[in-house]
Amino acid sequence: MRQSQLLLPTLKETPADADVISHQLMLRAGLIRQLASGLYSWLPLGLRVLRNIETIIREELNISGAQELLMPVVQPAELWEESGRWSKMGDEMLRMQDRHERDFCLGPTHEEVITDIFRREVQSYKQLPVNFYQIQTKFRDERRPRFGVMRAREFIMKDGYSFHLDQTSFDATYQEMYNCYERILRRMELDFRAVEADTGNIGGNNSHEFHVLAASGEDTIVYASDGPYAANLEKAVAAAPEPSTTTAEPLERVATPTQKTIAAVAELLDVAATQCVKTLVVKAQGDATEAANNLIAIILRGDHELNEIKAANLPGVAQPLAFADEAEIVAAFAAHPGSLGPVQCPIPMLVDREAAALASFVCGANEDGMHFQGVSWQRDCPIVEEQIVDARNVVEGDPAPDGQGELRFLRGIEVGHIFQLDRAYSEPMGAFVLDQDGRDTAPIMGCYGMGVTRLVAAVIEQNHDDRGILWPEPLAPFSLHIIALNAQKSAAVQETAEQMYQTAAAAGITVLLDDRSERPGVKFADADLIGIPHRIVIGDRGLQNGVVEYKDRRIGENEELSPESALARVTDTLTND
RNA sequence: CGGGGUAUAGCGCAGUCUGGUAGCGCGCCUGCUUUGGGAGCAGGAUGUCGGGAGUUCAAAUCUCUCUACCCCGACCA
Repeated sequence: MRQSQLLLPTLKETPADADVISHQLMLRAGLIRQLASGLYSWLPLGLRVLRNIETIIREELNISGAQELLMPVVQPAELWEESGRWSKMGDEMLRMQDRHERDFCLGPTHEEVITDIFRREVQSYKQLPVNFYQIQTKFRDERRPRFGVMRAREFIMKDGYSFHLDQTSFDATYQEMYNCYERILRRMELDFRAVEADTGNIGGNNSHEFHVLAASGEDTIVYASDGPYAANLEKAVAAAPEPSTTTAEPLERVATPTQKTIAAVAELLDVAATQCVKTLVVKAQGDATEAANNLIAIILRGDHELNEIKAANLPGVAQPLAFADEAEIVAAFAAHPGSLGPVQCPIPMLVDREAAALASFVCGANEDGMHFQGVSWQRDCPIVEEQIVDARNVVEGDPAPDGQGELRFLRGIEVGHIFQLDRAYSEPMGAFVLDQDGRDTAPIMGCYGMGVTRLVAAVIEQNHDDRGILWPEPLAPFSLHIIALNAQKSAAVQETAEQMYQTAAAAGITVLLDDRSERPGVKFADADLIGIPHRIVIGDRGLQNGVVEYKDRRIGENEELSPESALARVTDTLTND
């Protein structure tokens, strides 16, 4: 490709709208342009990267035995009503009507459609297992799109779905997909972690997320310093605490007239936050009209924070999690938030195990402006085993659940998620096959997602310097950038550049020839920005000595070589990968 | 959806408080010079000042309203 012919609008200045580095560089390097909030056009250079990623994904999935198909973006409401999700999905699903006033949506995902295909076309257990995938545009009407293509409303995703007669078969495919995802991300030269993840409201035991490590990542991932344990913060657990060995102090009622936060109370009483407990009030499942009965108190140690995913899964707690409002709290406690506690608690209580392990602690007295000190669970507010739960976010330094080291945190960009769907779609949608005994049976399903457009941003987050992008070779829009300096003034430069361009292209190297009549500085700056891994600079000065310059974008050192050996250098590097 | 912010040329911004002929830098076009890290000189083009309504002799500027976009919180690849 000749650069003079390529739509490659690079920007010298950083667009004001872009905050994260990948977004800035994607705009500046002319990869994407925004059409509206969360909607992006892919310009030629960006599309080439996208296609490279898709190719890697396809190759690895095909090796793993998955087969590609393609489903429509627009989907009929009827299918979603069968699975029950037409009403459940909420505003994230963009709905519309056709000219006959029939309801449709833009597909945010494709479980319904694939299950429909399956039930029509697969009848026998002998045809199982099967594993389908597509690479296709999804639309999710995000509350708040952000970070460029990292969280867009329209995006390209690889979504895959497998069908199995039994758990053993599912487990094998799940492991195969896990391995496949690792191969894909490794080929992209990404630094990533696979972590245990929350399964959402679908259930099932198996769920892993694949995170590309980056400071700008939206997720906190937790890993053990000396063992294999790794999980999303939503899911991460620490080892259970040892019961405290200190003895209870006498119960004491203290005035805390203005102290409403843990920090303030701890300071007043000169105790650590770890010696306090806090009481959060959430709504319980069931009838909202029974005002006195529809709340649950969750007790945490003062320095811990509630894990809302864990909390929502606690017995009796409303899903999704909802905090009680102040009026409800006052009605139940006759006290305001800031003075609540487990002693004489008027509503059912769940206690985080770290809080439950305290022998003596500070808590609100359920009376405005008053706290208790020296509280003992056993003596002052007895709880039973069933009330002790895990409801908190782990913190750095907690012991790993398997005892192998302590927990540490990293930031990650979720680029993949694999999980078990069980029979959540096959059963309600009547996707049965006949088993060995001639009976209808609903297959177990697996679901495997990978964010293709998001991967482009994730790759840039991990591969850039202050001048621009540093594409990993397998993803680079071109492998080789030939820069002809002042070619308009030198027939020798022009000829050599043209010749090397033809030779490289004939050798199967994707090559971009900067044949623009720009000044050298402009060409170098653009070249650094778009980050093509191998660069050959052809200038009159060098040619007089029979040399051109080879430069690896990452290493940055110039090497003077003959045109032939410069090309050989590139070819060698590319074929050795 | 709640909270905050922004909207002026392709991009980055000033001008708005205190109403009075719409500006700067980069980019773009022409010419000359220059040519190894985002050139210099000269000339030039480009604006419904986000939309609508209002106040006023006069509105980018004041008022009301709508819209779009961005940032911070709860969901997800």
